[in-house]
Amino acid sequence: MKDIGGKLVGLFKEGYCTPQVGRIAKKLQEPSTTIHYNIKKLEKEDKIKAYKAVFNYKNIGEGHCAYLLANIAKEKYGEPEDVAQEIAKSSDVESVDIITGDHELIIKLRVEDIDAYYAWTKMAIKKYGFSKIISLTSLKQVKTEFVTL
Amino acid sequence: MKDIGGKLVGLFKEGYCTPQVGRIAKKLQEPSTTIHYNIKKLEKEDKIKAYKAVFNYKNIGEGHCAYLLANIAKEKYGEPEDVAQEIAKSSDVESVDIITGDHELIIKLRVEDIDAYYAWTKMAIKKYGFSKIISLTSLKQVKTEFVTL
DNA sequence: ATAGATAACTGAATAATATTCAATAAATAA
DNA sequence: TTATTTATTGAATATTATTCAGTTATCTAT
Repeated sequence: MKDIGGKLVGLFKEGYCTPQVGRIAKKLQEPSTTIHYNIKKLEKEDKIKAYKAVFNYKNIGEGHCAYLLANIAKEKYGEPEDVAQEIAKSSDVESVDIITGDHELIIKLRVEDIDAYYAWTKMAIKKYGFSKIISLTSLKQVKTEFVTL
Repeated sequence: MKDIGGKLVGLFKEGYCTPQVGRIAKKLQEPSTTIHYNIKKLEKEDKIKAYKAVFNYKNIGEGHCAYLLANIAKEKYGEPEDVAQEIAKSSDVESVDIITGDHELIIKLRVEDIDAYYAWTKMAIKKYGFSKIISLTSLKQVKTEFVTL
């Protein structure tokens, strides 16, 4: 048993995909060389960051999704931006933003279940000094990463 | 002038990409036929929804990102789920979730600037009957769609 | 308005890559 | 154990992306 599927999920979260030049050419009714040229241009202009997969998160065992609004105890744990960078490293974290309003950070989290979620927040409070946490648990994900589920 | 770039952005938001079997095979040190088999398996099991691009949103003219917490006047506009489906159709909307807490919906929005953002919310209030809106504007996007920016 | 320069487009040839197939091995069920 | 399904793999094939060179269009400065 090699668990190649699991490894693939990890790789596909951030990349390891590539555009389908031919299919796009057909769709847009343009020569594939023209499409190719324009894709390379987008990449050169730094408009495209990565090509990746979007998952049916329930089916890969990451069915529990929640948004977390939090503040950080600066004195102890450093600037929000640095903490955000640290949080971003976790593969359970889909997104991290520094925001306006009562809270400093909004984190979108994907974990297996509510237990894993509780464990994550407990860890985060300890590790990053979160306070004033508000949890918005997703009851239904209608659209994600521009893909309608 | 054909604006192929713009069309590509539209297509890449939701798909028109494909896995790089060979590169993955090299990375995981497995035969590319084995990788191919396992990818097809993930697709058959409905674990993968799409292959798509992630953008440097500033560089494609969608630099303004915000999270919107909102409620809907049910009597007039129908159930949250139906409204959410409707909202999801907009290409400015990265995600829509029905959530727990004081608000029914959280919407992640990507538009050009604060003016476009204002226009969107104004439209949404009118069209969907939003109330109790809270706007969380992203000051810095550290990670998006599992990709660190 | 026009010449010169740069950027965008394209077809034909080539290179790279994915996919199929058939055979084997491993895991699971009876 | 034995039968059955699932997973792995190499060799052959099919598909697809990429390069290149020529053309056309767009932009810039006079």
